[in-house]
Amino acid sequence: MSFFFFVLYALFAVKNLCKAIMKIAAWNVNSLNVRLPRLLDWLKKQSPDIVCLQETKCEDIRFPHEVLLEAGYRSCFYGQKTYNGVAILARQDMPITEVCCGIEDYDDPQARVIAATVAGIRTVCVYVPNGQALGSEKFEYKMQWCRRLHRYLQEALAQYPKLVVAGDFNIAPEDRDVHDPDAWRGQILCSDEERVMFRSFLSLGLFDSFRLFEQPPNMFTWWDYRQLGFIKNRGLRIDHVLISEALRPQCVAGTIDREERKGEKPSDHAPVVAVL
DNA sequence: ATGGCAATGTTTCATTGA
Repeated sequence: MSFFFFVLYALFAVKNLCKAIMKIAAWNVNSLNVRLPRLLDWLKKQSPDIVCLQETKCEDIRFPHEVLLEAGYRSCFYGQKTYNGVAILARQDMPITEVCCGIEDYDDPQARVIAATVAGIRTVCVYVPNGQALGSEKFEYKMQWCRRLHRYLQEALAQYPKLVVAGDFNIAPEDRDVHDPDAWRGQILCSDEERVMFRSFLSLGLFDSFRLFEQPPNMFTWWDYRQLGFIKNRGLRIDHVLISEALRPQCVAGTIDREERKGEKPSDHAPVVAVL
């Protein structure tokens, strides 16, 4: 009898060992056209399973779908000329289904959200508006847009317990996510109003994968191109991979790939990765 | 007090980003 239980246990252990590790990334590429060589290198080097891209600045007819397929990735995309644009890439062995562009019942001319299901995980790729300055028209748009996103995520979570929201949130959630909290206090990306909004996303039952783990201080995802911002590590942590409660037990790491910000023609954002 | 850098298209400057 005990042998029988041993076999059961062994089968269970093997099943756990075989459970695929998933690397899910968010990366604001600041022009997919310019960043394509770096993206292809990065895919080869890091082998992520799902990648949420922001600021592709790429019309759908010009999306490098074929090149990515040759590199081993399927893609779905929602773009426009000059500004914004989002896309989701998935390793070719995983079909991309239930693709949704934009937010239902919200006629937003800016392409900022795309969602798809990959390997049983509902993946929502977001590019939250920048907001420019508190009190500006663009700030109002940011806040209204975030309220719409909140409702969208609430509905999505009800339908898909295994949910990831990844992208450029343009919000540094806490002072420890800012290189100089006093200089940035109350400024765009760091204001209380924006931070309350970010916490309202978390209170839906989402977790900041980066903060599920012990992290070194002064870890950021964006650095200004000007004034040697990256060299001096004068950055902000504004790109995030949020995961739902159902995915939290299997999350084993949350990282920022600072290396990708180095070298020739980097994006001003580094990729953020959650490992599940 | 302002700009600094990078990308885009309205291109040799204005706009936007964060």
